[in-house]
Amino acid sequence: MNLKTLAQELGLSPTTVSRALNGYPEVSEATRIRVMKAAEAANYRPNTQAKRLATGRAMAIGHIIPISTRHEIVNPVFADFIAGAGEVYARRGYDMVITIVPDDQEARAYAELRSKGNVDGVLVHAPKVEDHRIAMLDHLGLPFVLHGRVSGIESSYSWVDVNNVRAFTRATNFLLDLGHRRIALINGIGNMDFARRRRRGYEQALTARGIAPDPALITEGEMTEAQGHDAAREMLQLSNPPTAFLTASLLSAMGARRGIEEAGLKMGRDISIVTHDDELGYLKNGTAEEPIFTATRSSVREAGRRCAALLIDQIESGDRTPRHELMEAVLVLGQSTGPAPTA
Amino acid sequence: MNLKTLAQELGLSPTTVSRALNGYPEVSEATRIRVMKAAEAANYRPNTQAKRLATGRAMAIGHIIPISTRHEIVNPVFADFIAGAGEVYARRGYDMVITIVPDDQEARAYAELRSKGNVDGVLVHAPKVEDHRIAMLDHLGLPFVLHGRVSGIESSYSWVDVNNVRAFTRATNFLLDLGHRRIALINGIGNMDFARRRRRGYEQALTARGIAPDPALITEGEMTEAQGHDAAREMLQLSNPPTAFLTASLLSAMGARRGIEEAGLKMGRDISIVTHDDELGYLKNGTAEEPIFTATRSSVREAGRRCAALLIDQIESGDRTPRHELMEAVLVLGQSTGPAPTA
DNA sequence: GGTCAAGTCCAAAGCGCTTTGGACATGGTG
DNA sequence: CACCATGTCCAAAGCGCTTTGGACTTGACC
Repeated sequence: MNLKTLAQELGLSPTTVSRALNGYPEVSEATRIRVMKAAEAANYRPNTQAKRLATGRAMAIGHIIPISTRHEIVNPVFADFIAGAGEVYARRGYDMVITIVPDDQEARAYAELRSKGNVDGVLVHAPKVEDHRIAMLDHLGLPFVLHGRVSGIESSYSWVDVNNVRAFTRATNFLLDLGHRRIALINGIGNMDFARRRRRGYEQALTARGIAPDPALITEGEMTEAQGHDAAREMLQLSNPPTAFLTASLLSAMGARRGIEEAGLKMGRDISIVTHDDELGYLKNGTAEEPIFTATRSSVREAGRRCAALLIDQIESGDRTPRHELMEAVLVLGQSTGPAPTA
Repeated sequence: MNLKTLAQELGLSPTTVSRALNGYPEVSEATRIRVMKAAEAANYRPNTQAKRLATGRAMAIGHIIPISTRHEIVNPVFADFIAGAGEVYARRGYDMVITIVPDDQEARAYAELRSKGNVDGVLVHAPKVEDHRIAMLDHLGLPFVLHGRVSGIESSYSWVDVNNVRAFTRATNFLLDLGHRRIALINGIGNMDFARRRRRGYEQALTARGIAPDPALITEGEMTEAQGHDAAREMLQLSNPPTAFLTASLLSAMGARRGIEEAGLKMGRDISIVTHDDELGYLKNGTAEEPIFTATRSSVREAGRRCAALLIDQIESGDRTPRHELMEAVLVLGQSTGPAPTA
């Protein structure tokens, strides 16, 4: 069933039928209703490709996911972010087009998306400390929104981010207030911008209290359970071990807890943990009423929603002035923190 | 830059340029090279929408992800599966179109995808015990491949699946051989077909050794850390507790381990665990040389690759005869299993 | 030398839609 | 009554590509 035959059946021109269905005013209400009903009855839906070609709008948003050929990690946050963004796309009539690409071909993938015209804009993930993608996308003229920021360049493009500095400053201060002085940071990969910011928040809080950050208490890594475990285990063997851990993800925190318990210590009594919690669907921090870990919490799914909404707004309005959204993490109290043990 | 102007610049007709670029034989090798070079230089790439409209092929595969409005879980396996499928799509020139949809509108979403023509086929996820999607897709005439199977109807459509029955039979036999008699199953959600199959494998193995499955030792749930923990904790408090657990995912296994340790027991010595391991990128079972958990292992990413390849093969060949691929899980030995403690 | 197949190219139609630029009727206004 | 704004519809062009159905040249073959 296509527009032409539908129009024939109705004894109307394709023009009128198209206008009736798309809500243009140049058609009488009576015929509009007649057309709508016939379209419904015939289960007619305009062909996407034809519509796209005619309008010049792809009605699709791209996500490019680089896959490292070396360490094959798929970002665990990805699924939830996608789910959030996808809700918005569906509601607003956009397709979500995901491209998996070897990480050395990422730039090329953006250029192709642009020149082939399959998308109206892209959502950009996981910014690194020095991220060349911004300049590249500006150059391509492809509308985009960044999930996160790149330190140093924050005003020339649109982004949605969590206030990571503030979240980790608060978390650190919270531990300091409980009397902890040896606080360790089990961070994400060092060249990720969000990890850099969290570290900054952590160090600022320490410094403000006159405590010099100890490099022996800072590690970076892939935010897996194993990473959390190994890092905690090693640090607890130091001659001057930490009494508290700050971890970058629930998985790391779970690993750290295991390391703590292996050392014969009890989390929340002997050693405290504050973790960041992205509120992933499959990785809950206990229940809403009873969190296991004290955590800086911010929904990555909500971030996905906001990114998508922002991008579509920009595309549809044609307004290219950058917009920013800074989400604040809440600090929720769980069972993983307590006063520093008195030596 | 479009075909027309490129043709003009070359002093050729659009026909010839199109043919040259698409590898048709009706063009001399000399002009083909000339065209290729000019296209390269002009950074020309044919407009996707136009190509799609002209050829009638969407060059895209759809994935529909239903999101339950009640429990907001995003399948943790999803990201890795997508990554695998996406590799294949990219290699073969297909887009991956993902639609997030409230679960009560899933059928509608498939119908729309079909009538709007945005995809050439779909990959169907997470089959339930009685899954109406197969009949629906057959009726729609939309090519599809199912990741998993639906017990009872296995020959009328294409699927790629792990031999779950066999995997769990082997795991159970392995524990039985170690002397375990009270073996618990911490399974996935009961109406998922894969969970049903795993249970079947488990029960078959027990029965074959003359052990009647004990309903008190079987639970079903969402495969989270908390589920594993709570289930293990409860079962260990039974008057006749299990000496071994079979879990459906690494997260459940991690939770079970926590429950075991909380009970003052040691995994691998007092209580054994065998888990299924989907080899998710962000959830490793220790290292390849030293797995933590004894596990039935099967890469969901590889399953994604195979599903994608199978679907594209079917679409491009036009051959609609169903094809099946059954993947065998390997049983890897970790540190979580040992002989049953002698009472 | 005439015929025919093969090689090389092109004009034009068509994919299914949107959109421009009228055409025609109607009714209100001076 | 002439004029014009308004409402309602349509024909046709166009989006950028593919593909059908030739046209023309060349060289082999009888």
